[in-house]
Amino acid sequence: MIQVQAQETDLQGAFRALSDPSRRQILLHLSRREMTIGEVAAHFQMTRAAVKKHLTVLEEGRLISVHVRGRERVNRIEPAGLAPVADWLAYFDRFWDQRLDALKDAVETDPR
Amino acid sequence: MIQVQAQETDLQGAFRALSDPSRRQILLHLSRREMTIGEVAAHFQMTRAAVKKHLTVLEEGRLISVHVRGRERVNRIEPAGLAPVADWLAYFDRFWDQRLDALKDAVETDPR
DNA sequence: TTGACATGATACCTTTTGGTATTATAAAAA
DNA sequence: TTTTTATAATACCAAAAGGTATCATGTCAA
Repeated sequence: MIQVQAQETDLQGAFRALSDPSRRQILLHLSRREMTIGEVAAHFQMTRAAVKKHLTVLEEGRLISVHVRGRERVNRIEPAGLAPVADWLAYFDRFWDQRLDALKDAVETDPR
Repeated sequence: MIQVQAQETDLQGAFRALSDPSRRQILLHLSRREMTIGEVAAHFQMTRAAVKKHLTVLEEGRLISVHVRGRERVNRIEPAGLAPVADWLAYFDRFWDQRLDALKDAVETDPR
């Protein structure tokens, strides 16, 4: 039960983090290389403070990890954090398939 | 360019719709069978009006379609609407793999 | 040590969001 | 036709979200 709740939390945190375009953009940047807050902010027009807030949300969603290096904070993507989201989506694959199967059946048994 | 924008719109609409737990729950209900607003609302404590707002957001994200049947409105899941989200996630699969490959290499070339 | 610099922390503002309550419509049923 | 009933539409509210500005802090470098 505790695990279930933790999973739901991860799921919500991840979905929440992904719901903002700027945060998805940040993830794409970080997929190229890990970056400090300043480096990430250089790609946007908003202030460093705003970028930092987005990074916090991404960290809460476990989509990135933050590593202190001297006075810098290096942000690194954590692809594993996307797993709960991918898993949730996977549930609906069967409806995809189901619909495709129904279509296939309809074609094969078409009485024309 | 128009297509790109349309895709981005779809992506944002879908991610937006999925960011709320109630809306994800609604999708799960609708994956069992199509339902009217009232039927969906019966599964929740919030008012019909609130459920209807959620359904509107889901429709805007193209995750459901709505079909008028007399004075009822039947809500049907549209699994295809999840495709943009799945595609977006798929981009990160390579980083997943990359990291696994790096781990594999590290193990295989371990000088111990 | 001192100054520059990367970041943290707060406070504040505006817009969006998730929700309720209320009233209006339109279709189905009595 | 009258009355339910399923939904639409609107107004409203509190909280959250996304953003800025400002000031504090800790670290690097001269």
